[in-house]
Amino acid sequence: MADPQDRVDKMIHELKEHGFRVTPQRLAVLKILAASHGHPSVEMIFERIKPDFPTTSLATIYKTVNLLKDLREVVELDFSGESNRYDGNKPYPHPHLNCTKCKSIVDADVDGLTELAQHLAKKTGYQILTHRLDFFGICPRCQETQ
Amino acid sequence: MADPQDRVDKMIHELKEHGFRVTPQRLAVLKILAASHGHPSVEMIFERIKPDFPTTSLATIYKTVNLLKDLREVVELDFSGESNRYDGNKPYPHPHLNCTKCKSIVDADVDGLTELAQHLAKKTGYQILTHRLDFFGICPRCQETQ
DNA sequence: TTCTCAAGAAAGAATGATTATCCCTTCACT
DNA sequence: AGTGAAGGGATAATCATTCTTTCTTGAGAA
Repeated sequence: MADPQDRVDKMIHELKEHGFRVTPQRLAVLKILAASHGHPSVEMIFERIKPDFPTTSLATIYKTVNLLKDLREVVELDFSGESNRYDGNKPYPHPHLNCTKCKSIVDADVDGLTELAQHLAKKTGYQILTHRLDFFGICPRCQETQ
Repeated sequence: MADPQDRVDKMIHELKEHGFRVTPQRLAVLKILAASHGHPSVEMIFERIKPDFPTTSLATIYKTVNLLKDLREVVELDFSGESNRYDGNKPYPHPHLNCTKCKSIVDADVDGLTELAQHLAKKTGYQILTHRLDFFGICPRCQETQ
């Protein structure tokens, strides 16, 4: 896990670099994303911001998250039928373990993916820009509690 | 690529096995899924069925596809923001190459994924049920035509 | 310090894929 | 032929996300 403070600083830098303001709402959002406890959804970020900024609207969170995604400071994990989840701590593709019961998402430790992508690119002629590897199952905690 | 006719037969068998009827509409849908040219979306299946069954509704396609998914005869590739895509030819998890321009999806040739999943399961305590590996980029054809 | 204006935020409407509901039709079995 | 459950058609409902409009704010100019 990268140091959340470093990530916050990097994100602030990128925003300023591209002429975007660092508003209190944005700062609150990117702090949560930089720590990325459990890969939050927009809704989760919204809930955690409410106490500090009760007037912030969901649309603002969406816009901020998408802005950071465009700046490549946040990775989006999209799931149709459920809310998308976001990772601002490791803003590059990496594998995840998804619990289908409690909906938790944790990083999985697998390497060689980048090399594999390069190999595939060479073999198929595709210009590969990103990838995604997800495992779905039941986490140990959910197995205990049935 | 599995023989489409074999897949059709298998799907018909599974439907009957579980007490579901094989209606003309269902047969039309599963024939398309068994061949799975380009991993069609529900909308694409709908368009291809229209000429033969002009009165079929989208809802029927959705219901049939989900029924086959529940029977594990079809794999769903879901994309938030876009339509889900389906593969009834290889109804087990396998990697895909996705072109972000023309939205085509082709099978990628990568193996060792199942073993990797088993290894991860042992290491993390997760009960891994399925997985998904996608590469996103530009296909050779789209690179040519800019 | 005030003024000005573009960027940002808030609120709610709009979008679009998917699912649910309702009702009619069809088929398997008497 | 009669009956009851499963399937199909049409449309409404849902829900995450995006768009639109209007209001607010803040940085730099005067």
